[in-house]
Amino acid sequence: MVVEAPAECCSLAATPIGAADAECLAKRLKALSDPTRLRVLSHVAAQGCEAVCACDLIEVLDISQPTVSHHLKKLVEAGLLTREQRGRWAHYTVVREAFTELHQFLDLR
Amino acid sequence: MVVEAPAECCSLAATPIGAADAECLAKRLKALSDPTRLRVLSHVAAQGCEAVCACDLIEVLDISQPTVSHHLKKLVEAGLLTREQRGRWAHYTVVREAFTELHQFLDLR
DNA sequence: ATCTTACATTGACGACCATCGATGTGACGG
DNA sequence: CCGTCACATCGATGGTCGTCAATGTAAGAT
Repeated sequence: MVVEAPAECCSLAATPIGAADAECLAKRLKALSDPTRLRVLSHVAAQGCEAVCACDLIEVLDISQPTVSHHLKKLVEAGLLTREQRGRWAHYTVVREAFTELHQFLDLR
Repeated sequence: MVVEAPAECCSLAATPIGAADAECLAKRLKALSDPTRLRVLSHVAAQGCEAVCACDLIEVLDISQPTVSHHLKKLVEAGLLTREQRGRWAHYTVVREAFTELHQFLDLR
């Protein structure tokens, strides 16, 4: 599942958004609306340009491995993270453009 | 239900956020993660400083009145809108500070 | 006082979601 | 080839959510 960008990189303050754009933005925001996912994302983002492997997250967040895997998948599907396989490890990096779009949308004028 | 501000107005890119801040931010973002609610919010925001009454939203969005009322309540509870009663009408306005906080949080450096 | 209008609340229903244990998979080491 | 490690997937469970019809409520109009 891939989330396409809204028709125009709209702002909340501009003319009311259409149903299609709302649907697409809601998917991105839904991926952000879980506390565990925010913490996962925060750990990856705090690493800057360095990719983070999943095993680190299991230790730090103290939740089960399937749950971490589940959340990482959701974040990748929402286009907020990218996944890169290196041997047996999976490394994750933040997609900056996705946040730029959200950032613009949340900007009231 | 009121959403308190996170301990420090943190950014995703700073040091990993704690569980409490994540919980609080997730509540705000959850209120934004529904397409109907985004459209409601967008209609109010597009009105600028003018307050918007609920009856307008029912017409424009073509959803039932209880559903509009439900979403408006969620948005107020999340601190994203304020409600003001004027006679029989309820008027809603955007809380700009709430969006400023989210805006800062989504800013990667 | 009665009726209407604008909106909130309730209750119910179906859909979705976060979590975890169990299990599968593919890469690497010996 | 076999065991281990890192991770994905599956299935089940308990909880949450969006939606609407029905009903309640409070303010203004007649």
